[in-house]
Amino acid sequence: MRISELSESTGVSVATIKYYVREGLLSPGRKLAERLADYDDQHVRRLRLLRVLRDVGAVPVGALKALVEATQDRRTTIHDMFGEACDALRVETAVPATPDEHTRELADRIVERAGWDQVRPDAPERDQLAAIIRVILDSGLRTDPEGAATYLPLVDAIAAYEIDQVDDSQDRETMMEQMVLGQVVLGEFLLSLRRLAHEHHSALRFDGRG
Amino acid sequence: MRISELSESTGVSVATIKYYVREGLLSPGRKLAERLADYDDQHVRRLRLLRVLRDVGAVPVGALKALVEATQDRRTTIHDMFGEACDALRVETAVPATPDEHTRELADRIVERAGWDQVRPDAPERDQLAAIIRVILDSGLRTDPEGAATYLPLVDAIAAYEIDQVDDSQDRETMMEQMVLGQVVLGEFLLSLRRLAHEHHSALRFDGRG
DNA sequence: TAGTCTAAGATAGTGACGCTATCCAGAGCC
DNA sequence: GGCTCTGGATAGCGTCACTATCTTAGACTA
Repeated sequence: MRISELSESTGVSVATIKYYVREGLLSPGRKLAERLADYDDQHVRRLRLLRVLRDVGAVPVGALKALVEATQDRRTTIHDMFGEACDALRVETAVPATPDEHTRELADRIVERAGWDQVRPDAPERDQLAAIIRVILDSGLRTDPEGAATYLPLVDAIAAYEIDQVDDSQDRETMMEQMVLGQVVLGEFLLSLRRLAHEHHSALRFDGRG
Repeated sequence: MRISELSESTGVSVATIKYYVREGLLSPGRKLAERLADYDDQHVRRLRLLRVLRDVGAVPVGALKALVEATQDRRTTIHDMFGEACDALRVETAVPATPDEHTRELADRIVERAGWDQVRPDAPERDQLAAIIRVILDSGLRTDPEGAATYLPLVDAIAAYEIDQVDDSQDRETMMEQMVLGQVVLGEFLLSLRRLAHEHHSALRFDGRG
């Protein structure tokens, strides 16, 4: 398949495909001649995945690159690959990257209470959680992070369901794809449902009372 | 309070404050003289809120403006204000804004099944949900949107808890602030917890099995 | 009261990001 | 033989969220 066909069958412009190749998001086509290369179904598939992640999840190109690199490491387990993928997808918030002792301790306590004993002690996500807790404490929200125990079984059930959806009869690449898509697309799905639920509960509580 | 003091007590640069005033995110100070204005605690508070929304939620400046405008409309109920706020905060995904009949129907069915009968029939979030369902169907995820009934009670519980946290003994502005912060900051909190839970469940299922 | 400082307001510039457009030289097709 | 298309390189563009500079009037300081 030539680059123009790849472009047509994915809806991504030739210029953008070249850009993605340059950035290492997509491997160059198999070289047939000095000025001719061949692209295959893997390229179509990868390109479709990249577009979904960008269009739905607004994943930055740099994170996509890290994701691709994580996928290509054939030595690691699926779990380690997924761990790297999650690190890549973790949104960088502009809050202090090194949280204070107290909030970090709160974060660790939450993880412990949830029973997530498989989470690495040095997982960057723990600091991320601590940073968010810091903001919750500072910002006049009444929500008590410790009291957020309410969330834990619910979130646990959601995540367990999502991991359960992955089809382990497939190859590594497909499984990674499913996990990453799950992380991003189902994350948006979840947030969308939550906004709808907010509207419903907000109406029940506040409608007509000013 | 002068602009330099406002800057110091919020950590936002004078140039940025001026920019926010220009963009209508922040009201100009009370004019004392041709070249002198006075800023008060409301400005400090507003500015802190804006920074949290941007730093944690990456809310675009345009959305912040819509949010401010929603807050300032004194005629509407809290619920209507919140509805406008949610519309402003809804992330624009680059997926077809006008989904096909089928996915829209799926979306409506989900809302109905969840029992969210207070959601306006013309809520833009319904189309947003439909667009995400379209992507799920197209992208090789095994998750069946209809089968996502699993999610509904969980999401409902989360949203109900969050709306319940709002302190209705406060004034309109404070309540709006709590709802918007809840939407954004607790949304990040939720996603962070979910990522941790993913790591845990991914380890249980895949660790050591390649 | 002279001199310095700071304010508000206007306008222009910056840097990151994600493309997009142009150019080039060679190969393929008709 | 002329047109199209290719991969590769490089430069440009549009948006976003600031940031910096300039001007001038008023405020404070000695």
